[in-house]
Amino acid sequence: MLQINTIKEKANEVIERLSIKNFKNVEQHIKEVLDIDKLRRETQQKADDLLAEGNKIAKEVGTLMAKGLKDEAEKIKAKTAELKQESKAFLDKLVEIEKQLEAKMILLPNLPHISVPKGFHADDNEIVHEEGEMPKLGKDAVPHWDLCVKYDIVDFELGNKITGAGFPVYKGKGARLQRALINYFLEKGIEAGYTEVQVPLMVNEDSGFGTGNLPDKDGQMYYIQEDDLYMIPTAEIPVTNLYRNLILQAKNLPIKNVAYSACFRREAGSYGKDVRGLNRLHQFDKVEIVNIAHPEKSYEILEEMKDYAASLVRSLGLPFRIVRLCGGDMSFASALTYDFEVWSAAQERWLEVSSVSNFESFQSNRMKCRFKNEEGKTQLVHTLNGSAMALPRIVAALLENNQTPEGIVIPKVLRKHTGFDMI
RNA sequence: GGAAAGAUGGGUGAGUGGCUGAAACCAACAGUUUGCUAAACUGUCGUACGGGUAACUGUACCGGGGGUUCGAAUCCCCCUCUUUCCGCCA
Repeated sequence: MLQINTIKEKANEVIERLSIKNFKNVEQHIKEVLDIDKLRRETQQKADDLLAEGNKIAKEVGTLMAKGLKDEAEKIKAKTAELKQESKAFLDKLVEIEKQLEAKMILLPNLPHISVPKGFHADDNEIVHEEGEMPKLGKDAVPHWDLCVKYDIVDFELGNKITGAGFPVYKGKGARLQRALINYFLEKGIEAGYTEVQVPLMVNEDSGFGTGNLPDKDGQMYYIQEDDLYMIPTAEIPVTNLYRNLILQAKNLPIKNVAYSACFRREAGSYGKDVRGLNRLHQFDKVEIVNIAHPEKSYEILEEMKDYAASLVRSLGLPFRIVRLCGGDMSFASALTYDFEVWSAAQERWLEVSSVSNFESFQSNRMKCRFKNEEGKTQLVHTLNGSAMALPRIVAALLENNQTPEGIVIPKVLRKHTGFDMI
């Protein structure tokens, strides 16, 4: 959520930035926000004044009673009834106004960073880096879903039987490859200074709200009605919310966490080649990195995270590119997002395997995650996170790119984790 | 699932109707002193939203919501959570 003071102080800049995200009727929306806020302040002032008077009288009554002047006390008591009614009216109005303001504020997405390009679709994203050689596959090369069947490592049919489409069963070397990747990514994260955490796979509504997934992405998360819990679509939610409602010390920043988790996504509305094989699943594994950062350091840290993610893909020998998302392709909460895409040689397409974002104070404002700055003032932290990495598409690309007539070659760095070098 | 007890500031914990936004201690921060460190001493030390250039000041907040009262951390009602015991169980 944006801060009302930002809007108040820099309305024009806010309008300009929001239009990069293609937010509709920006000017009207901001004007309404400012109007409601003005009304809010006036109403609070009136309510406070009335309450102050009431408090004063209550004190006087107390003093008179203590002195035994009961009649005097009764006399001024009478005055309070009216006061009470009046202040109650303003208080009710204030609650109503605050609700209105909140409702308006919640609709505003985060302001995109100055470097975010205009645009509407993935085509408008800016390629900032491209690296690695695209492998030339032989004539017999096939997409990963065929390889999964050929080597019996991922069984989509079986998952279908047990649960449904999008819930594959990994078998034998397929299962071991998954576990190897998770271990590899976690270990790399720890080497890079991240502290590993294991977090719940279900979260409550407050957590979903804190990171901006609710109410924006309601309907994309699996929801357990009986207990009012959501299955996490990413470890970002539980990990970031670890720091909800906290005032941290500047010297403890940045806080760096890495977490492995299964992720659950309903993916309502997806179809076609996008969902074939491992391309898009309802349940998948991911290692996530989260940074809680000093506002002045957050963009420096974003670059570090980007470089770190790049080092992971590079170490696996996958050709990849990094794109800076355009305004229209960015998430609601993000200020700047880099997507990582690996080249899937048999499908001949780029697959998104990681997304690294700076949310600035958008999430921390919702979560009320603050820190004491150098002047001793409380200030919102910046939050960042990134996948490092999401497994299925990495697996898809590895299988496709590394296929040979003799089998699928496991990247060197993974071999000590898999215990085999060939599928 | 059944029963009981509880929820107070960063922590421990006092507070059962006005003198309490909240004792005390610990932690933290600033300073004084002392070769350094430590110790001792002094001071500061919750959050949010208003008003004010500022000093300062108003209001609200003692798990959440509602109520009683001139006045609520304190009394009443509802909810949530925690702990302990019993039951069940990886």
